[in-house]
Amino acid sequence: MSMMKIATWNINGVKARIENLCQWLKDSDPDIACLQEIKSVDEGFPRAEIEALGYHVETHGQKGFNGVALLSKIKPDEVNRGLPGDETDEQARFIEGVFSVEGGVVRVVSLYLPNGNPSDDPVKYPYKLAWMARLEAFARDRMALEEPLILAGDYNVIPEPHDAKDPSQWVTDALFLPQTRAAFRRLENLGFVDAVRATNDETPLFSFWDYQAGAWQKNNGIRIDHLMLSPEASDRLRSTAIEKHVRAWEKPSDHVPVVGHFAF
DNA sequence: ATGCCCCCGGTTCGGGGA
Repeated sequence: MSMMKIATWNINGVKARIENLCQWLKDSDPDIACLQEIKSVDEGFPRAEIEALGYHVETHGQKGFNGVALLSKIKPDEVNRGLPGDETDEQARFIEGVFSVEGGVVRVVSLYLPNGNPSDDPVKYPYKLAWMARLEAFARDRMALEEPLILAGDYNVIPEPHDAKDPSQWVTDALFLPQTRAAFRRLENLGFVDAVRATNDETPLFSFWDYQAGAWQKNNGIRIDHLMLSPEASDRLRSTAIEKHVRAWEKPSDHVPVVGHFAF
């Protein structure tokens, strides 16, 4: 039995954030780190700096925006890029790695769920809901494997009113609309557990503070970065943490790492 | 009601995002 630390962090531009990322890898020492919004093509990803810290790097990038990555101390046996269900979807928002651990495997997904705003946009909000339906279908398929599976990422979903400083600010927002929260609950109803809420009664808890209007200074945050666990993964969960100290660093991302400790 | 602020690509601003 060994402990594994698995983290998710929306880095908001890996090239702009490489110093913060390397410092965090050294300090926090995750076994697997799921990154979102790398905003880089695969060839432009600063892999050498990260490999020098002992990490294997797998990316699924695109030009300018979106993009996800998996950094891991052990090399994955298998990597899958792109969320199934729409061959025409060009947006790089999903990468899955399969890792060998004691007694079997763990599957880890780094996902960047569409924001969906403005919520009355004829394209953006329907795309978000369609993406969530595809994620649900993927999760249902994977659930049949009865393996430890961690769906980690920036969900752009505020699950409950107590996951926002001021929920009244969010009632017409794509992150908090009833349809968005219902789609998130459908994922939970498949048997996936919100790791942070399973291990922590504290309210509110935030993982994102907007750059604008002094949101960090006012602690006007929301909790939108989640580790969703299959039953086999939640059996292994021991604790979680939100590493909010990195939000106070120079040139921060607007999100902070959310981590889980697992006994494998 | 709107913008606040940020990153990228490429160039001193527009596109895109949140």
